[in-house]
Amino acid sequence: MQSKSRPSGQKSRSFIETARRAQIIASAIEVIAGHGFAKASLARIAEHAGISKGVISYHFAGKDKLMEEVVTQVYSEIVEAVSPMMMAQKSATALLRTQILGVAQHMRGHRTQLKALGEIFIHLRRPDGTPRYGITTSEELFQVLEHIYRLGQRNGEFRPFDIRVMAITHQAALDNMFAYWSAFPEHDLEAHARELADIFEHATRAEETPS
Amino acid sequence: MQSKSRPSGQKSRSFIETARRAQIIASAIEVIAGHGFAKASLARIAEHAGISKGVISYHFAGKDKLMEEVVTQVYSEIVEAVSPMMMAQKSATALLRTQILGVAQHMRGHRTQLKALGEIFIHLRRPDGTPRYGITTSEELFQVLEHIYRLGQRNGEFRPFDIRVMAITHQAALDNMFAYWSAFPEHDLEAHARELADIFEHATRAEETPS
DNA sequence: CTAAATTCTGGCCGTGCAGTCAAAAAGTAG
DNA sequence: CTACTTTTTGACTGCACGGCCAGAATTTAG
Repeated sequence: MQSKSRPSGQKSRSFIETARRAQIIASAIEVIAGHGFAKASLARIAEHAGISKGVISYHFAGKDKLMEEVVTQVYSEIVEAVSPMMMAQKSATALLRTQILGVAQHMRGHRTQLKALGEIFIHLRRPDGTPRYGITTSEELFQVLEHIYRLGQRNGEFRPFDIRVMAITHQAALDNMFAYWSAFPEHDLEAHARELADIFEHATRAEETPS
Repeated sequence: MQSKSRPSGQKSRSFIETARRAQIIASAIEVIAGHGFAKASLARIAEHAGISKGVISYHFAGKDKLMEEVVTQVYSEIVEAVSPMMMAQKSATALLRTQILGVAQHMRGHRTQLKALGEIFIHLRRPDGTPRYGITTSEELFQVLEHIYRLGQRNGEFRPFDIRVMAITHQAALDNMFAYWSAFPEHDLEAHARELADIFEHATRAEETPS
């Protein structure tokens, strides 16, 4: 026999439930972005949404599940935005630049979401202490980067280097852009992204073959 | 009238107090590295040190002060270890490589300290939510990197690029090495560092001037 | 030795947290 | 209106935390 509360995970959701869930996720994003992950308690999120705390428990199995859905939503928005731009590129060099600039461009219109994403990336851990949602463990993004670098080396566009270290470094640079760009209030995100694209272009490109 | 407990900050410290403080700092490092920053409560640190919780309050003005001293100690150990190697270098290119390899070499013998440092860097915030000890406010290390890059550009060894973005990226790569290299057990730290040095050498070096 | 200063103990307090629940309210259908 | 389901409320539980402190233990000074 099922517990009375909490709609099951599989059944189709009523309109009102879908709306509530979206509202709660939106509030979570705003609270995390505004007050930091540590201060984003269920009570605060509920207050920001103008509902009582129990409602969150009613609609989400727990705080972790809520955060998971926040990440999933924001992350899929990024992929959705950047993937089409990348499809159009032919060379690995262009792919590399498009990936970095695409992420930055999407961020520009979604500061709040991405601030929250960075907060969650940095703070949420598994019980064993390893990062839970950080991109270093997100195979999806890692595979995209590996693909770019592998392609570049196959084409001879890129010099030989350790693909894993390069991809990790690339991810770290993006993470850093996520996590800390708001700490430089005078800093221009797109300029940062362009510089980053330059840095990785220089870091990867094949040596000049003299004649 | 002074509070009865807590030796003042300025007086010279007795042997026993110095020893206790060192013991507490060491325990804090081990607990943070082992369980993560979030789980490093005063109670856990005290238990690990085999003393009662009150002792920590007696010797340190508060948890933040304790963390501050942990950071100061570990950080100064790194600088102490790497600075002499850097002194011996003449070119910016050599400085760059020495900085990365020196940090990695020091890390090799101080895994616990550096895991703890990374944890604190990532998690400790000011009340307003901005990072407290991260690279964005740690001017010391940032200035070292800025110095290297500025020197390289002045010498014409390095191409023109945004020094701040390059330094941030450099720092992110090091942070990443701090934070995650243990997640790849098969991975050789020194090989990672050599690759990293290569990456930044390629990223920074001046374009070939064809005679 | 005694007296005073230093150091330590262990329990207590208030706070904030995630999650629970009985009951109230709102919505829906006949 | 009535009977039923879905949704919401807000008080409550139990827990972990940082900080506090009266008094005990220990060390030092005279």
